[in-house]
Amino acid sequence: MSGKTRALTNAEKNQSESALGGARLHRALLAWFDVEKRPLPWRATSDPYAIWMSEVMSQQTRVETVIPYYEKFLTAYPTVRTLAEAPVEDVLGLWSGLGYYRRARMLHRTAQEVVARHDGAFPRDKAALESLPGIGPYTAGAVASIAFQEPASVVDGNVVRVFARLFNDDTDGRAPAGLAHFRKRADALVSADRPGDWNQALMELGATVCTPREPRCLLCPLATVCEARSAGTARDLPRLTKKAKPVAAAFDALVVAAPNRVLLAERKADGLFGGLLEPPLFDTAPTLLEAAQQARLAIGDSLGIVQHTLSHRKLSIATHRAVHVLDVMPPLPVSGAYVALHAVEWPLPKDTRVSTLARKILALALET
DNA sequence: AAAGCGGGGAC
DNA sequence: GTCCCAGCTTT
Repeated sequence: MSGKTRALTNAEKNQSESALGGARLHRALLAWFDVEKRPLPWRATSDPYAIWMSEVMSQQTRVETVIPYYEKFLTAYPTVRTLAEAPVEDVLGLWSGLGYYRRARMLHRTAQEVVARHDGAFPRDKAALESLPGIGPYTAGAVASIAFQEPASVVDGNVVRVFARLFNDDTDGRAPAGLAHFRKRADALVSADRPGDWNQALMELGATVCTPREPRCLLCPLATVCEARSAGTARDLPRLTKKAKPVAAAFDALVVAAPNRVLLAERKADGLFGGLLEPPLFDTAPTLLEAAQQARLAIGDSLGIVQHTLSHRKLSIATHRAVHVLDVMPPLPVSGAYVALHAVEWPLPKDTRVSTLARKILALALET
């Protein structure tokens, strides 16, 4: 209540200051960025395709995690055309382990659209970029500003945190309305001269100095003008509504093995782990037993429970093993979540399209 | 507005 | 264990 009133007051005050304070802010932050920026691989290119690739991979994912995937993809698919022409199965395989697999499917679709509808050249403005699959307000602003020097703003988790502290603004940074509020702040402050560097500098500051738990204010180029620092509220900002806790769910996995192969089920293209391969999961033990009986598979006791937590589910997978020649596919009745069964080489070929969860299940069943 | 959608690093 | 990360899409 009182917090909201205070936030609005700050917002109004800062808008009146921004015309005067903007230039100083830009000088201080950009000078810091010029010296302190990390040498990330996508900072050595101006290719919109490469910039876009790095931004999609970076959605909800730490920069250090992204780097090896970025290198792999640029080597395998150096141009948007090579990506567009690749089988989506291969794209999912290179993406294996990075998570949020819908991003890979949309990456592929967008590459095909850019080739088919834009003759292989990315749209140069934020609005047109935002109409492509998997490109929302953040990614469109990032590509437009970094690759095309459009004075478009970006708001990610870092920018919310930096602005919330800089302006001592306790607007909820996770609610849609709060995000819109911070986008207005970002629009008002984006640099006309160096929009791409300005956006990256805000994010770099959030990632390396203005960190969530213990901000390193002594190293901050904006400490002298930071309102949360003078108010002593930096550690309590930004205000973020709690996320729902992952819900527990249990399944039984069946690993059917031959000497050099393993049976994997292909999930339908959309939804959880869409398009990936995995040992078939059954929603209850009786379902597993009945399926095994129909396929004339003798299954042993559970080898153990694989625990795997996603953003919205806390999974417990009781893992079982059976042996079959796999020269002919056993008639295993699986759930509607699967569209096909495959006998896959074991150990798995490099870049097989499986989740980290599937790798955990296979490791328990076949490497112990 | 809320939920679905991965995995891992930092504390 | 908790938090959250260079978010987007669907309901």
